[in-house]
Amino acid sequence: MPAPRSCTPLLQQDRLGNGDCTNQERLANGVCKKRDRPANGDCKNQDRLANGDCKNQLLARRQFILQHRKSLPIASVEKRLVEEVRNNDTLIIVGETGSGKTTQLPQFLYNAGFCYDEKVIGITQPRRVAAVTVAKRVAEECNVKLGEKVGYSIRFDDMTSNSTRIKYMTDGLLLREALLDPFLSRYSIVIVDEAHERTVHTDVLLGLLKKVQLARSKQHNIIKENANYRENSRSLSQGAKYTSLKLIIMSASLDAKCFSEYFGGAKAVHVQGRQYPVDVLYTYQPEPDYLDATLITIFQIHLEEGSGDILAFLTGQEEIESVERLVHERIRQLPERNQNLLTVPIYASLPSEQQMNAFKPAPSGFRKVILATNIAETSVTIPGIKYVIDPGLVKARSYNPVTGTESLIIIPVSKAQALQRSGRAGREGAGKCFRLYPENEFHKLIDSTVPEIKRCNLANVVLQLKTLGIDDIIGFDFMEKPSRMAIVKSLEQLFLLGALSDDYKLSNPVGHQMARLPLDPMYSKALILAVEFKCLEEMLIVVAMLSVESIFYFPREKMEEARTARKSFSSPEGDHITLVKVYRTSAECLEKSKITNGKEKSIEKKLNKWCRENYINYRSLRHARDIHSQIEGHIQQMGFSLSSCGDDMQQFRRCLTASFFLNAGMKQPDGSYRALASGQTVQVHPSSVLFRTKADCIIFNELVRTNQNYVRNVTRIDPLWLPELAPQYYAAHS
DNA sequence: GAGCACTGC
Repeated sequence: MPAPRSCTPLLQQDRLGNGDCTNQERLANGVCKKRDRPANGDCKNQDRLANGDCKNQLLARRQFILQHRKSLPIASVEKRLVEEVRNNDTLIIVGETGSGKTTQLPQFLYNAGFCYDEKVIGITQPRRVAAVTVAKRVAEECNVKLGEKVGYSIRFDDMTSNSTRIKYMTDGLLLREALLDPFLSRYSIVIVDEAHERTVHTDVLLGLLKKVQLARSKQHNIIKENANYRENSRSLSQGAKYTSLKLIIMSASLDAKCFSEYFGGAKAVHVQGRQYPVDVLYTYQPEPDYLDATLITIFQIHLEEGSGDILAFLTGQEEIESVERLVHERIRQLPERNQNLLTVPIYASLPSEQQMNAFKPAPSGFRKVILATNIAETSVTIPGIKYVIDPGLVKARSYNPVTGTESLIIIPVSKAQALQRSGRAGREGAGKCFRLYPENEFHKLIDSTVPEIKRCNLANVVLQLKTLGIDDIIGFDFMEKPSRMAIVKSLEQLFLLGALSDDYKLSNPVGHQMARLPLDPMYSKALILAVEFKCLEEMLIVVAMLSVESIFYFPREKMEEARTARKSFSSPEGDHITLVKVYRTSAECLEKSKITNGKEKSIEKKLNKWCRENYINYRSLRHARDIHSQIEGHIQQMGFSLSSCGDDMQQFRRCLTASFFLNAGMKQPDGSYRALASGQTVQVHPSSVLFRTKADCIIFNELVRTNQNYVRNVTRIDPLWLPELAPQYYAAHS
């Protein structure tokens, strides 16, 4: 794949093949070197070793790390890269997989003196796990304790200190920091990594960084003009609060040009990667049934190709389960010597213990076929993959701003995604990728996935920008502008929630309070209202529980047991109060085990056991508890007192009505509901406790379109409460 | 009587 036109290739002469090499390219590129593996010199469990042995091991480990660092493709261009950063305020770095850019560049810049005046180099990642693992790795390479010179900061987990100079974090967290420090004054450099993924956070961050950079360089110039030029630059910058901000955008290859254009023609450089070649094969004809084609390909590989595990990309849990069944059926029909094939499913909602199965090596003599969603595209890297099967489809979220409906639809992948998938076969050696569509179809795919900002609800984005003093949202310099309709709808929603005043500026205090809370704006508003309704304790539990993936877990084979377990929590009033009951019962269970055994690990184990017994998703509940305690902290800082409505659940339901009035529904004669805001016909989702009870009037939290429109998290209310508690909306409508 | 890819504060 050629480097984009605006790219300066660094070291192209010895570039290895990348993830999408054809045979010819592979020959031209020569033989790949085997990757160095760091030795596992862990001393912790080796107390019995003499002290000297341990020291030797540590020394060996350090030696190994040093060698590994030197061998990375990026190592040989350190000087040039540092020079480019000195000479350019904004630099785009196109780095292929395995170049070492994420771990090495911050160290190069630190050593080159970019952390003057206690300034920090910030590196953002789209995912929490990446921020943590990379920070750990770099701390080890620097031979420092994590949290000192090198640290990370993600939600619920801050491993930084005053001495931290290289800070890895999620992009969303840096956005939150910007709300408190709009000039990002602690940072001398911000590196936005994996920018090609174009998450909402990345896109908003890029727009913001562009603005901050301009503002800081203006400030810097004013200070420079007023200062005495004979002084050295160090004392100059000491006097200045804002020195200029260096910006580095790191991306995978395809779209360097659009970043460069957005940043006024910023320079882009290319760093080679280290990937083994992957042969890409296509089908001759389009496949009418991609599941069947996947199945055939799995067995074709298993029976005809050499050893190595298979990774097949499917769109969801249901597909994975059905392909798994079919594979098992066909294995049984094979001669016994060929039955050495093992299936392993992996998708996000699978409990972590089961997810781990994908990482275990197959028993000797067996081949593993991993059936995965796009969790295996970027979020997890499974070792041992030699063959990739890519039907070329993905389940993607789409959002209709007019109706406020979210839906998940199966669409073709983008070229970038297809490359990412095939690259998974070339991590440890040469591999093969079977694309289950003809080659000409590949060329018809869009270059890169539509950025998330163009297909999601923007209420939160708008609220954050308003907080940063950016009032003209429609005129804001987005890298890719969301539709005008989407922006207008979110402005309207925020106005109705009282976050914006009549002139569409952030209102005081409600708008500012809402912006401080890391929640969906509607949930923030619910908390603020709960203060008046004196049910803050209950509402805090509800918003924490609503903010996570589904709390209840329904395994197909134990449907009945799961249903009985849930019945013990369910409230006739609806799902919200049911969630409160679950939370409170789990908290009681925790309290009890705290009294009997104070050790944190055994308390967590107890909670885990309680969750299994009650068919509750432990991960989700854990997450909800984290959110609960974080928001509780914010609420206390804001001076709200934690009131409870006790047994007066009517008060609580009135508060739900006042908060979620935009999501109200009226029963129709046929038992379906009419969503009042959009006029759509919706059904209560079968997972709701109100599925059978047909209340006259309901409020809900989610409207999802699958086969039909479903509303989830539903509570029964009195229709008269709507005009009473939300006159700004229902007085005009009734 | 349904089913929901993946992230993030």
